[in-house]
Amino acid sequence: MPRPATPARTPGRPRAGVDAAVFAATLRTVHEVGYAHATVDRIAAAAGIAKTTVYRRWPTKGALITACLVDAFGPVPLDGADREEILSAAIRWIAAKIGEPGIGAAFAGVFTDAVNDPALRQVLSTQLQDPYRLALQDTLGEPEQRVLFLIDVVVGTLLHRMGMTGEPMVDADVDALVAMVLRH
Amino acid sequence: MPRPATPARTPGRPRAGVDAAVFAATLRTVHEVGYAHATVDRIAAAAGIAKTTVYRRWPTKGALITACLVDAFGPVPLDGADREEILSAAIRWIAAKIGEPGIGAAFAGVFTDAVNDPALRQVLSTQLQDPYRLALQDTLGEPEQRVLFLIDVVVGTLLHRMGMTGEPMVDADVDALVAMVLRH
DNA sequence: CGAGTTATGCTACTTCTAGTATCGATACTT
DNA sequence: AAGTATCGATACTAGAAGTAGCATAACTCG
Repeated sequence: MPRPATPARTPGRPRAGVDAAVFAATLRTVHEVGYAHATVDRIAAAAGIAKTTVYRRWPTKGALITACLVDAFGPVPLDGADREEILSAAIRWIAAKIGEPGIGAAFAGVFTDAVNDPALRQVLSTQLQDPYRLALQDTLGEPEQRVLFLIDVVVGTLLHRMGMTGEPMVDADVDALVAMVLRH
Repeated sequence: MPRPATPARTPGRPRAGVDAAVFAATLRTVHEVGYAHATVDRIAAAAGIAKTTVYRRWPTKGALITACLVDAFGPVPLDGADREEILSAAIRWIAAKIGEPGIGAAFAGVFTDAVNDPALRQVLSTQLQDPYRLALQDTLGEPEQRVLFLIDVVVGTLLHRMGMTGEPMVDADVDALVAMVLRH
């Protein structure tokens, strides 16, 4: 007799399925009060759970934000006939994502936190950047160093605009960014 | 009888000339312990003055860091025969500055703080970015929007590299950045 | 149904940091 | 000598990250 698809549950109270609710609450809170005031207390309250429950799942605030971003971004679409189409679509995709409410601010915030926190930097690099880097290396057939440079240019530019103006980059400038990167 | 070159001093104890010492202590502290642990207490101690004296001169930590960066960067060199030479020199100059000990980390740190602090964002934009933007507009004869885009690309890329790796961008990649921007 | 196990909510706590308040001492001008 | 503005030092408030402890809820297994 075949075992059921779901493996035998371990004993004890099961985890509440609140990850999605916490991620949504995180982005909503960051969008409403800004990264600096989006405290774990506030995020937990917005998600309707206790702060301690948040810390039982994510060890630090930075890890929570990173996980939220990984969830929010999802896989990069790598469609297109040639390098131009693929890169153009990928750049417009990340620009649109960073423009979504809360995402850009959360990204910039956790990025800033990471600058002086090697542990968080590693989390961010491993969990958020590496999957996209590897997918791009595979699809474009280009070496790691070159892909890392591309990511620096695209993401750095978009985040700098968010940081200096508080607003996502307008379409016309995203077009210019695409053109600049493609002609490289 | 002509008045002396120095205008009549106001009564009261004159301010101690410690700005330079505070700036040096700021960069040194950020370099040694990182932006996150470079507290105002620590910076003041490193400069040999009281924390309260720091707050009498700069209203917030962000303002202190910004003033320190303005002092550290100084005016952008805009030498060169044509647009290529001017831009190339300017990009290499800012890349070298961001690579100096403490400067890149301080820049990234205050930049990150600014993302969700509109007041600091204004200070950063007005005191740090605008002088360079205006000088570039004058020298290059290009509109504000285009120069802002250039700054986003160059500074954003350099800071993203600092933030993700903790290290300044290597020369080979700075060369690639110059080439990419110039061909635009 | 009862025992064992694990997750949750809640409250309280520690630690750290930005920024403020106060006050006596100091350095200058008139 | 009187007046004024700054400095150093101490103490303080407020806010946020992260932790500890405990009662309670939800589930599995016998």
